[in-house]
Amino acid sequence: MKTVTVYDIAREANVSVATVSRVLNNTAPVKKETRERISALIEKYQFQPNALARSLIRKETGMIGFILPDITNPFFPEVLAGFDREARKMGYTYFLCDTFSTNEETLNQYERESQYISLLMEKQVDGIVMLGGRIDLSRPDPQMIREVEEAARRVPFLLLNGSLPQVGLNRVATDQKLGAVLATQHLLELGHRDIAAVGGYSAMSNTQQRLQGFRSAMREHGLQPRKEWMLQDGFSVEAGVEFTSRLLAMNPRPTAIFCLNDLVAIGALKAASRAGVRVPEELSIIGYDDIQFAANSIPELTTVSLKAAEIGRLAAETLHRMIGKKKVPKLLSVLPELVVRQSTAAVRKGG
Amino acid sequence: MKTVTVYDIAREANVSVATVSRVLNNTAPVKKETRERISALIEKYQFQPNALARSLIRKETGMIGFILPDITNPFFPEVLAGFDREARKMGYTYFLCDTFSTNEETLNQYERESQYISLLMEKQVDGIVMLGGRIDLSRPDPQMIREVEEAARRVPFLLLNGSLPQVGLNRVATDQKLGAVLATQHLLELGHRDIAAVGGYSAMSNTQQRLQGFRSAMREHGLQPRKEWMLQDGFSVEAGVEFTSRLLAMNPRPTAIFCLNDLVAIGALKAASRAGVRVPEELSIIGYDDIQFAANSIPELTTVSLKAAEIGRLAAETLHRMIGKKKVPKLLSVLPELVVRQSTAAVRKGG
DNA sequence: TACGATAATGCAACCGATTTCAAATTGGGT
DNA sequence: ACCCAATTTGAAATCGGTTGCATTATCGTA
Repeated sequence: MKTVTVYDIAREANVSVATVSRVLNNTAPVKKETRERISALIEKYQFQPNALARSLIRKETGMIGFILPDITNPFFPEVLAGFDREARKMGYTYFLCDTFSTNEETLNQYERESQYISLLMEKQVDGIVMLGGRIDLSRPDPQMIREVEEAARRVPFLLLNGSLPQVGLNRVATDQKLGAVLATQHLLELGHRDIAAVGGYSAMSNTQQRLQGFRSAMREHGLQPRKEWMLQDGFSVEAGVEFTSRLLAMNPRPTAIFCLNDLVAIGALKAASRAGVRVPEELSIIGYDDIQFAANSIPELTTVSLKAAEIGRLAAETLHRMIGKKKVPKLLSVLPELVVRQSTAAVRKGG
Repeated sequence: MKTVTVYDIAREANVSVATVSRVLNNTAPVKKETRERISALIEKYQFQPNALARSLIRKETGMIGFILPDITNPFFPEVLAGFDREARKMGYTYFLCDTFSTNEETLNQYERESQYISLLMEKQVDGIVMLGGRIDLSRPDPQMIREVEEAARRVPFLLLNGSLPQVGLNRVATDQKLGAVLATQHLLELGHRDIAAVGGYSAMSNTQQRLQGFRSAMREHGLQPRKEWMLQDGFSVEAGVEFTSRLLAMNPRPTAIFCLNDLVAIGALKAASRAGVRVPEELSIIGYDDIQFAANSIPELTTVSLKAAEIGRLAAETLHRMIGKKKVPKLLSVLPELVVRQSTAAVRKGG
């Protein structure tokens, strides 16, 4: 079960390995007769050139590293899928690097990021894309910063939906603020004035931007957000349940809730259902992200699409250009989109 | 910006590359003083050995190929996460190969599988794991079969939750029939007699096994499933809506529905909600798979957990053993588990 | 028939590591 | 001071391809 090499093919075809290589890559003319003889042998032995050897001398591997925080978070597979379709089309293969870390583990997420970046460099990837959105990307680990800097100096490095001001990285990101503006305006146009904003982590840049958008849209309508209706630090379904329960127990209570992501919105739906509050009749709920499930909740969730797949697609396209040493803008902005479904409705007059 | 190699280190340390390699891999004793001199240089230049060159001669890459049908299907990321945690622990990196294919594309899923397998072999992966569960894995493409056979001959190849009787592959799979028995028994114990079974694709082996489990559990209770309540060929939310709407329009209608996967069950929830039928008071609904969202639907979905993460974990562990040429059982069975939540309840007497 | 141009091919270096085998160094014991 | 064994080290082959340069074969034309 010896693996066959170019030498084996060359010997049996009575040519030099150089010629075999030429028909393999179509890199120089080869006499028709010779070419056919070699092709036949390649077919006969199902010969496949060893990508390691090839990459070693070519100094390009066609491999990319894709780093993300947690594949079971439903938003990320959408981005990944968009990336996958495009990257595949361009002939890249990618390593998936999930940096998810439980408390029991030795390494935290930053250390794992550093470790993966280092590993990817060793593997000689042609480029790296890192998907942000973790809790405290805003005050990251210095060791990780150094690793990113070093990597970015050596290979194309692209940051998705995150920011790392310490390093001048190329980025692709949705306009978070605009998304929040869209969501808030939708609620305002439905006549809501008493709007809560829940979810997110105050330390996260995306949360800050979304909140900024919320405030700015409110202000444009001459409204001042109420402090007690701004409940932060939580991005999970459970957090959504908790925040919303608290909100519903208040007096006065909001007529609409802007949830900073869909998971929180789903929690809100749940809490409303438990409290016997009908959505959207008595309470409008809007999410953010447009994860797949938003279309399947009951009622179906009105939300803001971050265009996850588009981010991924654009990432692949951009990284490819960077690898090809073409010029790309430092920041590519993707426009979010309002998706109106069933969980929002006009405010009841005299509620 | 020249990349530094063992030669550079060797020259500056006044030793041969052999010695550098020795301290790199700790593969032979090196005099303390020399070792320190070399280590210092490695540190100074942030030297990282080129994995391509190393793998080329070692004939092992630490790379694995992971093939799956569609990363946006919520079941798969769970499996992948389980695999990831374990594989990472053992020092493997993996290529993610998503074979999802739209009708507009040139290649169908089989062709893409073949293509990926071939690519992975070229990249010299140490092993391949393929996650089944596609529509017609039961009557696959001959070209794909050949490719799998060829690959399995050359590297460890593991099939997850699928079957390919044509090739004698090692497999890890949940006991699908048992899961269906568990679900059906749960319904029976709640007093239900009029049970429908909807969803799945008749041509898929997992559907056949689940249906088999359903029938067998019914028979054990002396019950005969009704043909008109067995609605197949659909695994999506939409299909679930459709099937359930039809069911609810029938007379008599079932008091409980066994959905062959969670997406269909969510569709069922939706249809019931639309029809004004309360779940679980008037209708019990049980799903299958236990995707993450099952815990977040309203009402929360009772379902059967396939132990997705466990399958993944076991896959990594098993593949590792295969790579190490250790003996592993041809089939590793994972036991499913009933997860009782809110969408099922005792049948109403005199309904 | 001879010549220069062009098409085909081969030789050998190279990519960046690991590893075998032999040589050089070191050290202990007498 | 000398010898043998144990410890360190280096030279060179190797993994499996690609590619620049030189050489040979082929062909149209003068």
